[in-house]
Parts: sequence; structure tokens; C-alpha cells
Amino acid sequence: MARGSETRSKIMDVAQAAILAKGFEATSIEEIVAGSEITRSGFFYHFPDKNALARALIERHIEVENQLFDDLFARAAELGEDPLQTMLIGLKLMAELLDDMPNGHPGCIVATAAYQDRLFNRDVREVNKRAVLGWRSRFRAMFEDIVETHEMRDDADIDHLADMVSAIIEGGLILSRAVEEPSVTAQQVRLLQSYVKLLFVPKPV
Amino acid sequence: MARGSETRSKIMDVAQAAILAKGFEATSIEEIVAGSEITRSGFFYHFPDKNALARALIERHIEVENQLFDDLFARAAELGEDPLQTMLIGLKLMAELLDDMPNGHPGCIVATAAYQDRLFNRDVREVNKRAVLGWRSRFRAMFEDIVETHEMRDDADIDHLADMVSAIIEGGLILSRAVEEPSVTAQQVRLLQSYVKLLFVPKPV
DNA sequence: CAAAAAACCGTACTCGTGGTACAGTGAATC
DNA sequence: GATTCACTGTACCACGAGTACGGTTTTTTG
Repeated sequence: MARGSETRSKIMDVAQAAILAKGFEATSIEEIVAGSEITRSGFFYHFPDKNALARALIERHIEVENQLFDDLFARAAELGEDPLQTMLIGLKLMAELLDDMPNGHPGCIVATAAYQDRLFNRDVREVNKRAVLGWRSRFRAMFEDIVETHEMRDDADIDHLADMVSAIIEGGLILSRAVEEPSVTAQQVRLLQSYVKLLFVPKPV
Repeated sequence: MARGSETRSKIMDVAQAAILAKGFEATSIEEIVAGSEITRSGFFYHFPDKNALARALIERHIEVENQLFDDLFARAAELGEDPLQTMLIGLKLMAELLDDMPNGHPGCIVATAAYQDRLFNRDVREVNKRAVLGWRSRFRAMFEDIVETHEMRDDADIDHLADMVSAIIEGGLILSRAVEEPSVTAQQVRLLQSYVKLLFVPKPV
């Protein structure tokens, strides 16, 4: 990695840790600078302002998370025999992954952005929106595969089902933070798994 | 209402509207003051600092929401024949209520607080925590009634089920904000209703 | 190897916002 | 009539974001 992008990502690492722990506004540039072995000038050389930092962080976060989901559901597809099983296994793996993070999930930057509308500019909110729509189409595709081969016991819209995965995770993260119980998110994902299990009729063996 | 508490609640009204639209940090005291026909000094007469405002808002919000839930599920209990039906009707009513808010739900202050840990002091976070635990015990009581008379098709923890109501709502609110689709929250509540319907075996008529 | 570009450092300054201090004022209350 | 409540007005401090800009050190490149 070139020298420039190396310090850039170092800044982002430090910023991300601080922001997830204390929130975006509560994290000062001074503080980020101190932890990154760089000066204020150096920071503003890489990012025109704090918004640019936020945007970069969200974009990186999305990439990492997408990769993680890719791997997770690829593994699930290996283990599962059909789309429904793959989804069920995938959700179980997700819950386990969430459990393995003793301090709770690092937290979703996307949610932070959603609740601070005007603090971030249009740009950042657009990136955020695209991320959520990305998840929707990802899970929608999976549910489409399922409905092709499995009957539904209740009529649920597929787009809404796809959104439910995101909603449960985001909602779980909020609860776990509010109540200070890291396990909550994983529990919610397991309930979602239970719903999917009940909603679709398994293929006869 | 006495003169003092009148301006106090006026400040809170203005602040709440602004905060839900733009976020806590993005709303300046100057701005609140301008919309409340009061001076800066007047603001600080009522609230020692911004944190006190946040705390007062959360507390008031919880009261209003609790009252709303009380009414909603009281109505549902009138319409339903047993605990399960009451819950299913209650969730439907909730979805309708969410739908009737054309600009989407005003948004949950609780979530804002959850994602800005250090911005608020311990006090505010405690209030927030109590609110979430309050919802948990509320819905837990309802689910306890249900399991007494209905069999479960999958084993789900009752506390987790109770949390799911909050999680779905909070998660739905985040998604709807991020994607700018006000209908998302209600859709998620309907899916939760679908889950509850599938999870419990209805009483034979 | 020299020139140019990239990646910084230092200092100094502006501006908005939260918060403090405190003296003063009009209206209600005791 | 004195006191308290609910404010107003002014002045002031601290801190963080952001700008401006000149200087310095690495890297890269011709």
C-alpha cells in the first residue's frame, strides 16, 4: 500500500473505533489526529471535512459487510440442500457470528446516519440509502429462490421480508445498546430464523 | 397550566420537532429559542443544559407512547376473544396507526440516544434503558398470557419475543428513514404479526 | 540526479455553539 | 409591600470545525 492511502486508512480505523464507541459528533478531529500519528493539517489533507470522513467510513463499512455476507451465505449454500435451508443456515451462522462478538456488534454506522439527517449532507445520506437498498436486493434474491420451490403458509411480500433481515439487525443493535445486553441482536436474528422456518413449508424428503 | 410550565412545554415541542427532523446535535439552542418566543437566558432558566432537555424529552415521549400503547391494546382486548387474538389485533392496529402517519412515524428519540453514547450523560442513558425495559415487560406480560392458553410451534424465548416488538419498530424506523419510504415500518409490524400468527396454535373454536 | 508532485507539518485566524455569570425587570403571590 | 417566579440582556469563556497559507520532507518521474 502506498504511503498516502496507508495513513488514510489508519485515520479511518481510529475514527471508526472512536465513532462506534462514542458517536460521530462526540468524536473530535483533534482526538482522531492524536491517535493516528498525524497532524490536523494532515487530516484535512486527506478529508476536506468531517462529512467526507463519514462518507468514506460508510462506503468502506458497506464493502466489508457485503463481503462478510457473501462469505457467510456462500458457506450456508454449501451446507444447505435447497434455498430455504440455505437461508435458515445462513441466519443461524449470522446469529453465531453476532454471539461471538463479546462486546456486541461494533454497531452499524448506517443507523447513526439515519438518525442525524441534516448533520450529514445529501451525499452521505445517498450512500447510506444505496447500502440499505443493496441489502434489500440481496435478500430479496434469496427469498425469490425460496418461493419458487416452497409454499408459503402466510402471504408476505418478498421485499418486506428482505427488509426484515436488515430491520431485525438494526433494531436488535439499538436494543442491545440501549439495554446494554450484547446478546439481544443475536437473539432477534434467531427469532427471524424461526419466522422463516414457520413461514415456508419445507420440501418433502 | 401555569405560565412557567407552559413555556417549558413549548420549548420542548419546538425542540422535539427540530430534533426528530435533524437530529439532536444538529439542533442548536439558538434555533429552539427562536421558535419558542423566548431568549437564550430563558432557555437556560428551564433547562440547565442540553442534556436536561434530552432527558425531559425522552421522559415525556415514554409517557405519551405508553399511553398510546395502553389505549391501543385496550381496544384490541375489547375486539379479541383471547390473548392471542388480542395481540394479533393489537399489532394490526399498530400497523394501521403507523400507516396513517403520512410522513412516517415521528421517529423514536430513544434510538437517537442509543447511538450517541457519550454525547448524553449516564442519566439520559438510564432513562432510555428503563424505557426499553418497560416495553419488554409490557409485551412479555402479553406473551405470557398467550403461552398459557396456546401451544407454540417453535420454541422461542418470551423475553426475546417481547423485545422483538421494539426491535421491529426501531429497525423499521431506521430503514424507512434511510430509504425514505415511510411505509416500511408498518410493513415490518405486519410481518411481525404474521410471525406471531404462525408461531402460536390458535384455540379450537 | 534534478525537478516536480505528493504527503505532509505549523501557525494563525474565523465562526458557530454550548455554557457561565450576573444584574435587572415585570407579574404574580403571600 | 416584600418576595418569589419567570424571565430579559449583556458580556464573556472554551472548544471544535474549518480556512489560509507558507514551509518541509518524502516519493515519483523524466
